[in-house]
Amino acid sequence: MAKTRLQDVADVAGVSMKTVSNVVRGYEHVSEKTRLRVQQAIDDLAYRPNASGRSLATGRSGMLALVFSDVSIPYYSELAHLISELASDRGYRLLLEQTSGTLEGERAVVSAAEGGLVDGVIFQPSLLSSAEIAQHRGDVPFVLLGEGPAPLSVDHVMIDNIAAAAAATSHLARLGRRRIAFLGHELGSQTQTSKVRLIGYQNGLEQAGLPLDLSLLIASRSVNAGESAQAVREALDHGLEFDAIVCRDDLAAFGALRALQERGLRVPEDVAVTGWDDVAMAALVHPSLSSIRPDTRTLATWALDMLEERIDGYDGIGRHRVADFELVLRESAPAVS
Amino acid sequence: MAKTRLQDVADVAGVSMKTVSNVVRGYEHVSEKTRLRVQQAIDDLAYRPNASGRSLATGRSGMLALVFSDVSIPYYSELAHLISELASDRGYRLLLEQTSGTLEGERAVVSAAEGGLVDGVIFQPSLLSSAEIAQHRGDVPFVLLGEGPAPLSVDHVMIDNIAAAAAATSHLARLGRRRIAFLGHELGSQTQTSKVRLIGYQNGLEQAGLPLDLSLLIASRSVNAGESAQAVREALDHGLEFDAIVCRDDLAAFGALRALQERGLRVPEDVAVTGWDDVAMAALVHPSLSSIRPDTRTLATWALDMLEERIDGYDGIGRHRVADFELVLRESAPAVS
DNA sequence: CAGTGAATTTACAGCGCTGTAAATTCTGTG
DNA sequence: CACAGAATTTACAGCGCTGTAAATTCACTG
Repeated sequence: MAKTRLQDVADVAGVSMKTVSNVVRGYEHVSEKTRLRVQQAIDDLAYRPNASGRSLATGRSGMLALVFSDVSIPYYSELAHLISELASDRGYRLLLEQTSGTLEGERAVVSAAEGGLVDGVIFQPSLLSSAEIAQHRGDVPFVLLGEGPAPLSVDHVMIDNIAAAAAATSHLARLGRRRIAFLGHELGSQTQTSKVRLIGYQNGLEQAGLPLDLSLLIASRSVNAGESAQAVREALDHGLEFDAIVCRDDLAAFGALRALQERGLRVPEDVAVTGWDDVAMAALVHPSLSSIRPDTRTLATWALDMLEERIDGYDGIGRHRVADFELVLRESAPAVS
Repeated sequence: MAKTRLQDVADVAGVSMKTVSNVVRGYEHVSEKTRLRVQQAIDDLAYRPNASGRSLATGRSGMLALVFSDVSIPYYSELAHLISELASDRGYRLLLEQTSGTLEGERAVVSAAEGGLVDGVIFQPSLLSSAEIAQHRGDVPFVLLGEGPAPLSVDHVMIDNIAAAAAATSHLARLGRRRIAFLGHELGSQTQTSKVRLIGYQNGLEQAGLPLDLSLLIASRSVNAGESAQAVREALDHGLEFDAIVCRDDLAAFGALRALQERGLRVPEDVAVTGWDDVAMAALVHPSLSSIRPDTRTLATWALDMLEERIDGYDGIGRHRVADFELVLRESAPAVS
């Protein structure tokens, strides 16, 4: 049995193809009588509209691409969950694209080999430079997420990373910590994320009147929990002394907690720790993790708003919006008593 | 500037549309000379093939849907990561669909409103019954993942949940534990997942010659870490005594670890714990979590194999394949010494 | 019941691409 | 250099749908 098409339904219902199309899409100016008859035919034939045909005719696919390095990273998976839901509310489906955090992967996305597949792209770059992103042939509506470089021509949403890192750092200072380490940036060249968070950390130290001690910057061979844990172990074994750690992200913080516990250090008594992203696990580990919570719902909503505006034809300069964050205090770096 | 189409390239290169199409798709019988000329034109015009046009003509979209309740659940996000990569290797993109773990959500997927969008579906149902899945109009190739009901007409891959739960349970028994609890199944009606794992737990007790004590079944108001932690707290506060817990999944186990630590119980000395799924965090928490590790790579590979076979026309009965699992031993329930 | 404007329905022409089968060009041979 | 057979290229139709504009029907009014 061949697939039923619009024409088949039209034949059965005794109307034109276009009328069936109108019924399917809920066009309002269809008489009740014909609507019923057509609907009957649709049900009888179990008609399912063909997505490709529709998008070819309308020029829209109803799909958005969400691009980042790796969904298995908790922050991204939680972001994907949220954006998928919000997009779904607006009638869009979500195509997932992973770049593996490689330059080639990100380039591939930006130079989008196929057109017409998605109506828009939400992209959180890890490595790509502002310049390269700007070169992006402006065919597909595009929104950037995150702290990375922000070319003028492209819409961009973020939180104030510098302020957030400073907030975490000065909170630790207010807890009386004097040797506050930073954990989890790359060993070699820094991602934009690490850069801005390090700047904020430095600002926080300044505000608290603490000196910047470069030996307190604990880099990690790669940005993940395992390597971060290893980096902390090595730092401790080399005799580095600190009483607090500002972590680049929650994964680094989980690694830090693990390493500290292995070495018999108590959190927060001996070392206080803050994370970043406030992923679900942050509240579940023991001790629970204080963390910077970006207002992801607002970020996602703005991103979708901007994308829809571009899809609807807006073609002006890039908009940049900054969402709120909050330092959520839990056991690993509690409120000042 | 209107988007460049195949015809535009053809005009510039002075060949037919079909030849351009052949070049774009790497068809082998194209002379080197024309290929070069066409490629030049493609580059000059920055031509990008239109996905909708192509899929309309070929009847294939090059996309697969991956469907489960919620990407933000670590097991699913890790699965999505893996499947996305494997699918990408085979030239497919991945469409993410979340059902929120609701019956309506799952029904919506099975009765797929739109045709032609994806070439196949990988579906991990949480609630849907075998009967309902079987009713699925067999238009789109379909593979089921997980321990759920498995209608004969549909392909299905899984691990042996009963054996795995039994393995975890008897490992705890071998550690000398005598009051082994089960944590994390639903309070009311059980999902298939909980059912089979409970059966395996029971088998494991039997093998070890331990009695089944219903009071050791610690249900959770909802299947997540927070509620699981709460359930364990309440159980402890009501004086329930146990020296080991088999958890329905890693999230429940994280909840359990948290609750036990809050109440001052040592893991594994006082209570040994096993999880299920071996998500990345299992190795990072303190103490690290022993967990059932399903061979997800094999699961995913088989699922894609079967899907591709169906896409290529196979129309026989459903195949059912069972992949391996492994009980990974870590601190929370170490190897027998 | 003709006449009017509004509501409903229709015919038609593509959207951009590829499969088919036929046309053309090329290659090597005698 | 003619010719068969292979290699390359092309014309054409149509995948399933919707936008447009025109055609038809409807509901009232006078």
